[in-house]
Amino acid sequence: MSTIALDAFDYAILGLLQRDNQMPQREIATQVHLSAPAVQRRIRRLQDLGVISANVAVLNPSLLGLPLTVLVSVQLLDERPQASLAFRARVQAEPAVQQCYYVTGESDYMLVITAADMHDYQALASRLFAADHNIRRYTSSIAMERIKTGLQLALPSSSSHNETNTREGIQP
Amino acid sequence: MSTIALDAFDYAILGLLQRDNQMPQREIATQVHLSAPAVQRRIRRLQDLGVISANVAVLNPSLLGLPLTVLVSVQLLDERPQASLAFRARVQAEPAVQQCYYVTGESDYMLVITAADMHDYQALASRLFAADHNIRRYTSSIAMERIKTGLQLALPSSSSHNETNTREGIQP
DNA sequence: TCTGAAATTTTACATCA
DNA sequence: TGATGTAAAATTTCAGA
Repeated sequence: MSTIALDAFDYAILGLLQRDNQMPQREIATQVHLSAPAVQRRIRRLQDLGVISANVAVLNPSLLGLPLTVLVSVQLLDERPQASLAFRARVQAEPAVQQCYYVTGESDYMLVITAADMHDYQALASRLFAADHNIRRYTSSIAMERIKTGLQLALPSSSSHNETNTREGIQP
Repeated sequence: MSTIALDAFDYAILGLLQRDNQMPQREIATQVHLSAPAVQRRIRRLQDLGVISANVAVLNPSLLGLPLTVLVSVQLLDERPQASLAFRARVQAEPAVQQCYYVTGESDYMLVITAADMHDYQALASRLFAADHNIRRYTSSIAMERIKTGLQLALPSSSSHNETNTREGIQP
């Protein structure tokens, strides 16, 4: 429950790493006005704290034969958490499901799915939704354009936004 | 327009890199049964082709004081592409907007937004939506739980799924 | 594919606040 | 005590043959 204290150096480093985590520490060091070992120690700490949760290569879906992005909203019959455990497990196990949120409002789940084509998606949808007796209905929207994709977060003192923002990191 | 040909080695390498792109090439080499220089050549090629579009650190929103994820569906008045250029520009410029898709169906845009709290989100929403005269309505859903997040793609011969899938990469 | 050179990451240690 | 910077050691990446 201890509050994580991050300073401007940490935010600056995070801002660079979430754009390109292969930038040499030496270059990061010069950009944030610190020495390379200091940068190294901070990065390790941020990883240990879980602030940096992963280091990954971002792949281009179209070039990998997965040009179709589908957004699906799902409504359940029985909204009690226990009733949708099976559904969640299936979602977790299915690599085509990139993202899944449990949301308030009219629908219960929102999913982002990647597929090769409509035939592929239909097979996936029937496997994922149609077979589930606890699913009242699901609505598929085809993404005609990906205006913005990524997981980049808005950090306090990077990229000239949020100048007056002094919020603190908090507990898990 | 030339078709990109990727073989099982490429997929195996991509499968590893999209989990952890800091794994040494030497270790990748042993895992995919190739020599380290061969792995290096392939990674460079995949980057040049754009199959690997970025190498990034994934940050934990909650630990950075952004525990709120909001999914927003937006409906426009004038659906002609030209009419929403200003909206798109604002979305691109706003770091709180993580993702934005132009979709078919009832709503026109779907956004994934990260915020510190409801107050923050309301300020953002009024700046992003309320001020826009071309927006008919927007519906916000709070993500109570992030079941699955990430951009990991399902690759042909990795992680024991899609055994019978032999699709090919295609043009940009 | 293998070997050596260049670069980077990592450690050790002295210094400052 | 905790964090930083300098310098040296260990890996890793990269370019030859």
